[in-house]
Amino acid sequence: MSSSKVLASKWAGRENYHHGDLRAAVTDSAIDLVRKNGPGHLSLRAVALQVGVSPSAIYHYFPDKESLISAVADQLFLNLAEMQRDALSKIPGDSAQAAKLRYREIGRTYFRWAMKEPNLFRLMFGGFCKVEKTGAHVEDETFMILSNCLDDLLETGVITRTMRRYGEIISWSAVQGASTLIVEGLLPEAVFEVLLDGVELAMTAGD
Amino acid sequence: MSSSKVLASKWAGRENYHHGDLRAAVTDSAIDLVRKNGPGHLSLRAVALQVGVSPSAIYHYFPDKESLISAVADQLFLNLAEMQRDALSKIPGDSAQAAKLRYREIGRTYFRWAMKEPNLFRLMFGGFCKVEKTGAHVEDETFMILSNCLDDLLETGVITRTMRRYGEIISWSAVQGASTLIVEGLLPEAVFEVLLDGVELAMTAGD
DNA sequence: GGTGTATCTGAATGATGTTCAGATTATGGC
DNA sequence: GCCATAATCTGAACATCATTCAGATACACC
Repeated sequence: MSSSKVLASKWAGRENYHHGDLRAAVTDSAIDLVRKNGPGHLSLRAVALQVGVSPSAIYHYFPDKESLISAVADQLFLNLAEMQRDALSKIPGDSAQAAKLRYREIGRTYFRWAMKEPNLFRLMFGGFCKVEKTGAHVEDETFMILSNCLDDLLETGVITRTMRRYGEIISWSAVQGASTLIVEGLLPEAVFEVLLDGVELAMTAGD
Repeated sequence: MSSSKVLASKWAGRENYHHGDLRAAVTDSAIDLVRKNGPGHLSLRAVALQVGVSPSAIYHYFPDKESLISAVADQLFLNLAEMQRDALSKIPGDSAQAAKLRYREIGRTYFRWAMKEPNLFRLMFGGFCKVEKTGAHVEDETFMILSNCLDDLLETGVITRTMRRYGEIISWSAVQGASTLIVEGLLPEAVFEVLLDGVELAMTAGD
């Protein structure tokens, strides 16, 4: 009867009572809203409104807000790794020079991601979701990309075996720290390239 | 009359209508609650309850919640710098060895602060307050402590003039990044001492 | 001792996360 | 094709939150 049409008008353009892929739509909308308003101002009601669904519908896919944020964080870690893979694919070759360029580009991609989307960066590393929940360890891919690049640097003789041992820790920590400090306004943006110079110099001069 | 006594009972143990030093009491209570519940779960009502005051009283000292969080962040930066100064005062001397020990202790104090109070650490660097608001640049003291220590390392010949140029950036970034990654569970705690070894090795071997 | 001002209260508003009973639609067996 | 069952979604409700504002209270000064 006409009741279905009347109700349909309340569903914000959705014609079926069932949504189709609500889970994905919710995480996408959450990413969009966090990007705009920051992780602390994410509202389930705003997500529901943007998706065209009742707020309580979200609870069929996420037990609470924190679980949604966890799902968002997982998605973002995958996005970051994908961006790094894309950047690396443009710098092929087995030479020492290529390996060095790749090493810098990994850090730069990380930093550019943080600068372009500060609120998403904050969500990933601001303690908004417990890492324990994620059994998949979706952040390991970023670590592996770095690891492989460091192997290349060792094989091409750019770094020593001794320095290789500290490679992931120094590189990830330095890039993560500089990104945070710059994004939060405690260091100027130009500092990042200086950091890359310094880390490369320090790593290659190592013992 | 008795009305004052009746009302006094609502003031949670406070005998005067005026509080005395409400501003400080509010920031102290806020620090306590953030430490327990995280920066995202700070509630002005809980602060007011703990201080024994009406929620709206807080607005006489802070225009909104974010301003209170800014004041808390300032306080925490001062605390951190004080802790670093205390730690350094226990390692006097002009020798290269003493300077190296001081350098490591600055990083360790930073890291220990983060590990002991993860929620306060998150508040300081999680983008909960705009740095612009703080004209005083209260985080500069931490920077200066590091700077002075690096000067000592240069004067005692532990690092070269070239490496000195990257000192603050590499050190602060690496320690900040490692602290974040470890606090958020992305790297194991034992990694931090390895980082210190690596950074010292890289910096001292530099060119 | 009375006046003015700084400080604080109490009530109200609108938005929030979360729960739950029930309405609606899809699915699978006959 | 039809019915039962499960999956999905709604609507209303509750407690809590930040924030505002008119008014009550206490202090300081004259």
